[in-house]
Amino acid sequence: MPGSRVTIKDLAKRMNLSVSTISRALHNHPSIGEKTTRDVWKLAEQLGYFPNTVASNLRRRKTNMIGVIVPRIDIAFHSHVISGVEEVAYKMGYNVTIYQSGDSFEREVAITTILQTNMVAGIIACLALETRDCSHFARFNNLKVPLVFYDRVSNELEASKVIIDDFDAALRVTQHLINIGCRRIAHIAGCQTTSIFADRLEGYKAALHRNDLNFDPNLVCCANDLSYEEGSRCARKLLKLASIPDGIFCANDYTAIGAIQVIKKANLKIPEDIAIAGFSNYPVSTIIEPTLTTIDDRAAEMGKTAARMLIRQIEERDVNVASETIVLRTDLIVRDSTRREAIIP
Amino acid sequence: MPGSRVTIKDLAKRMNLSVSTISRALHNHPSIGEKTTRDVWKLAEQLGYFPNTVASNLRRRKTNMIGVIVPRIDIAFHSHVISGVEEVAYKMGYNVTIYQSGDSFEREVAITTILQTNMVAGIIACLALETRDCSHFARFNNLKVPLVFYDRVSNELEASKVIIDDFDAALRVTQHLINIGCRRIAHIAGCQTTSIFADRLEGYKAALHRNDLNFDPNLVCCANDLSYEEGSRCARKLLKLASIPDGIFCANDYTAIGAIQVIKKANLKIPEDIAIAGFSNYPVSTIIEPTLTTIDDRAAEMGKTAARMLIRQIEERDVNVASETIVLRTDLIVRDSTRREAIIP
DNA sequence: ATTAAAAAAGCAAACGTTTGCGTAAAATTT
DNA sequence: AAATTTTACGCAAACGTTTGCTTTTTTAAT
Repeated sequence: MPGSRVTIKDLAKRMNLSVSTISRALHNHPSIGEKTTRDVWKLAEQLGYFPNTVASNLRRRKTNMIGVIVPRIDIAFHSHVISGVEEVAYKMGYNVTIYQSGDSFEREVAITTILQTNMVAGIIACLALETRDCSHFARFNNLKVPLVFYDRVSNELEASKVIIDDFDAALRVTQHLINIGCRRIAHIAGCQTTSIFADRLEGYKAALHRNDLNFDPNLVCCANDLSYEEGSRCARKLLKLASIPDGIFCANDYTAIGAIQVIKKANLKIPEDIAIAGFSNYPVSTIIEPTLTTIDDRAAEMGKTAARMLIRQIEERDVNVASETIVLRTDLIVRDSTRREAIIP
Repeated sequence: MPGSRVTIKDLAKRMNLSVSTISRALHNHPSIGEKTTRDVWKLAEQLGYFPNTVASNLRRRKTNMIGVIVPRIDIAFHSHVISGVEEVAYKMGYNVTIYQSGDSFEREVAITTILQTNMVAGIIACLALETRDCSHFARFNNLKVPLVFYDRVSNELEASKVIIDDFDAALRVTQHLINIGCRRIAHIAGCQTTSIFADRLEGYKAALHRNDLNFDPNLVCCANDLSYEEGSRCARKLLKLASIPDGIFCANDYTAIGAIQVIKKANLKIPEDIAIAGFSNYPVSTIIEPTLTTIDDRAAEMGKTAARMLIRQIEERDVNVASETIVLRTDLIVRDSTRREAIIP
């Protein structure tokens, strides 16, 4: 911090006042005379005084820094979450510092250490895919620094969470496929050790069951990294089945797009032969042809909610609420990839 | 910063050593005995000591914080830049704090103030679209905090920059359109008060001139916000001309995609009737049909380069170099939207 | 055995704020 | 006019490190 040239002491000297008076004046403390306060502000302005937040943080024993841990920043979902976090943090006078775990457990642990030494006021995190054990987050419980997880959360840890109801969303999207007449519905699933993807599979199963449709394990294909390529691979596999599906629910939009491209190349019509639905409402879902039916995961909203929860906990006088879970409403967005003449509207 | 329970003082008391010895031991200072150093580390480990970075920052009068100002985080280009910045910053022991200007001048100014009070070690910024006057950045020159701009840079300010050669890239992409046989090439341009977009227009003009093609102002359409919608609007306008273009160079991929959709709806073939090229190599450019020829703007590389430059300047012993400009190589990526039987390869 | 040099550790003052407590002066009440 | 309250400000100790300088102890050289 090269800078902070003029300090509170300089102001004090110039005005023949004590540093405490200056400090209080700059905070508009009532015990300082109105005229004095005005004069202090004026001089501060003149001399180009800027408070030293670092010193203030040290003395107050708290920072205004919110630490955010994301798997990767350049994934659309996370960048939208961060954007939401930053927006409300800024308005509430907090700063945001960001770390990428790269889905590595080791790095996630290292980051928590950095956050601790940096004395962040609170933490917002999405667990790395590799993470099984969350004990490195436990320290923040003792340290009384609030923690809120989003999207990929830990169940073994007492902490606040903001998530979407993946089960319900998957159920609704599958039900939608059924409503438009699909009877052999496949699922391109995500990594099943991650709860959100397991929930999506369960929601899919529940919808089938509710409609007296068989669950056929051959129709579920696991896409490890949820990429276009994995989507294509799974689609190719599904098309090789003796009896191919007439609808596919994909665990995210990328795999859905991979599937769409394979299906189109196979000269099958979407949605007539096979209807496709994705998950997340990535920008490309409006670009792909046909445009993609999907679930809006409301990423920015998730970020805002997480930030609001966290800040409330940081500033909480009333320490009653230990943790809180918010489930965000999701929206099914119907587009051309499932727009058939509906059997049931 | 609720936390930092055990301090250096506690260690000192326990070991009957002075705090200075502890501090030095923890930094492996040579003037502390090997055994002592080992013991101090061991005890620190045992008691769960964590350094208080805030206190350290105050005393050392510098932080390890890099402030990043972006227009918006949820724009793919910027999230990739940030990702690059974070990656090298993390490796070099720096933290990254992020602010969104929302392309608002007022907010950009407010953010610079926050960065100053937070004593950041250096700043990486992409100017807000609204910004004309950069004097709010000038203070960092006096304060000796290094500043590097990326993408949208200021020419009126002595500061380091990392940019791509927009003129050259535009020239090459236009030349490519000419090479495949286009003779009436339109340009969907960005806001001309921003230098990168002005440069792209100039590059386009230069390519025409170099090939003895007329520059026709009617073939240039300005898309204010570079959105799909603006791209569509411009395309519609171009298709209403008495003699429509046979190629369009768009100032970014979004407008290109908007244009593609309008052109396809008009039952014109891409690239046969009209060839299209975009700019930035957004992920969707591989998804859209036809896949889009574009310029790879190497966003992550830009972030990494900016971070490396900044950190070098922060740690610079040799203060000779006041500012530096790095121009990144760009790549023309040819895809189906310009894949004709080439006249000139 | 004395002196010189090197090694190991301590003292105390910073860094720039914030804040509990104390006190003088001014205003108010008896 | 004395006693009391209120108002406005000062003192000084924190917050947890780092660091220039000094002091003590050990080792090496004479």
